[in-house]
Amino acid sequence: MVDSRRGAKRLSFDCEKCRARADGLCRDCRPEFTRVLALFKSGDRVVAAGRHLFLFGEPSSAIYGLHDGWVCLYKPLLDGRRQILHFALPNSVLGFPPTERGMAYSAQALTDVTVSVIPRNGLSAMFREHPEMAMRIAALVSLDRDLAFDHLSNIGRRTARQRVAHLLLELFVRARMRWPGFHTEEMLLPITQEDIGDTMGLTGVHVNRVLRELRRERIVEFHYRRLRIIDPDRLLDAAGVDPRLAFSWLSRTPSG
Amino acid sequence: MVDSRRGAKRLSFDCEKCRARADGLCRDCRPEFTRVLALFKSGDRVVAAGRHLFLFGEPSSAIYGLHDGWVCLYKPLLDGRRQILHFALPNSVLGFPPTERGMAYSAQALTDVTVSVIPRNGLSAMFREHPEMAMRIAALVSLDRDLAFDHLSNIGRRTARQRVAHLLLELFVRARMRWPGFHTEEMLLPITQEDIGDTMGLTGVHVNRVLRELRRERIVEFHYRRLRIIDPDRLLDAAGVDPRLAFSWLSRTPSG
DNA sequence: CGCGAAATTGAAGACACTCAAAGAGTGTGG
DNA sequence: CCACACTCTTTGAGTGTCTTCAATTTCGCG
Repeated sequence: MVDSRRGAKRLSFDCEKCRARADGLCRDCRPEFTRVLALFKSGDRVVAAGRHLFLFGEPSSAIYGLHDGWVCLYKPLLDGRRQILHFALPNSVLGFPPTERGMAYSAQALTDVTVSVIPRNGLSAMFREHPEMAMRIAALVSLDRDLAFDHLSNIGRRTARQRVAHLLLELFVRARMRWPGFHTEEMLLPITQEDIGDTMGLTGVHVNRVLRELRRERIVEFHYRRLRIIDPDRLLDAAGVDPRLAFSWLSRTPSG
Repeated sequence: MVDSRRGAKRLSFDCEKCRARADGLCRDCRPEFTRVLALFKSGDRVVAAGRHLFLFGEPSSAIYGLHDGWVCLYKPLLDGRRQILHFALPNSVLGFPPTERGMAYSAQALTDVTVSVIPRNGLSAMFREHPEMAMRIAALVSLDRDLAFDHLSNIGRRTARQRVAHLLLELFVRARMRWPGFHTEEMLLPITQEDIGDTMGLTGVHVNRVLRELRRERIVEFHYRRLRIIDPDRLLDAAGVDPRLAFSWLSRTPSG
């Protein structure tokens, strides 16, 4: 929870240059959504890796459109530990709804990050002039909820091995689907093994032991933020993915 | 997961007669929201305790406005176990968004239940004619997400004792806040000890042992669906509630 | 009153945690 | 450019919480 994550600073994303956006493959990069959001923003903000967008318990009067970089949401506990709730990737909306009464979680930049800030009055103006934006946001929030539901069943009902495998798979798939052109089985994740533990309800030490096994079995490697998928099929197997409905949180049907 | 929950059938809620609604204390009972929802429903449906509103993996083409009764959302696992994701109380919206690709969870009635069914086309008509409804639904979904976040940090980072205490507290508070007139410390919850385990990532056996301790310490009792809060202060303590922001999922600020 | 579901208890074992120390890798400052 | 400082990772030993398995009792409902 220290505000210094130097090892991750280099990781960066540029949605404007995103190939997927150019050829319309990336369904997240909705030109109109981004465009309308831009109409009502008060400005952009650059947040350095390790710094916070907003803090647990503090009132918030704006939402943030994440353009570039990774952000993690977490709840701090009284004893100093924390529970990571969500890893946010570019083109997501953070901090909805804003609340005077104090946010229920913190948002920390994992890499250098750029966000559009849409203050509360901008938000109500946007909903008034572009009612369809509310449904878009409802769909986005709903995806976050589905992902949280997925994490719930992982943490609640799976072994450490399955949890770790599942998280690596999730982050790999979510990050990769934004650049459909790239098909490397290796990538950088701006998180530590401790972070994996904080996400999956494990200690960093035990995450390390699990990773040692997965590496020994030549399934997947995660070492100093470098993720390498060696055997995708067996990783799916190790993750205990339900074939009936794998990665349901991927679907992007705005519904209605 | 058996479709027979006879012990719970008697539990019933009638929002129309709800005192809180009458004097405006219950912020959930929004007359206009309910009224507009009714305009676009295809009809009402009564679901017996134990039956399902919709099933994991099956496509869904409607959302449900829960008027009366308790519903639980859960993910079934491959080995037959399950993870309960959410307990829905009257005046919540279930099944948003509907999806062709198969729902990511099941919805089972814990008591006899009445719902309004709003089919997909009714939903789009509603959003077109009443744009503010999208924001309402966004706010509702957002509350569900916050509650899921709360459960995540409970399951991930707390002891069995804290989890059980926290869940009993949550259900007590959520159910009670709908009838502000009643102040009994005793109530019926339409769930079993096994269900508590399925919610908090524990076995029913261990939930029972934890409840034995809490009963011995005269903090709280839960026996055959009867919940009795003996010592609220020490229950808060046992739950390890963060005084900085207890029950953040209670807030009903629609934002925007 | 009897059947089935839910709750209760015991004993044994497994998985993940704690504590502690050493090693590896990265970025910074000299 | 190199060495230092710090974070992150790795490993071991011992412990404890929670699970598994199985049997028994209590309770609700017909």
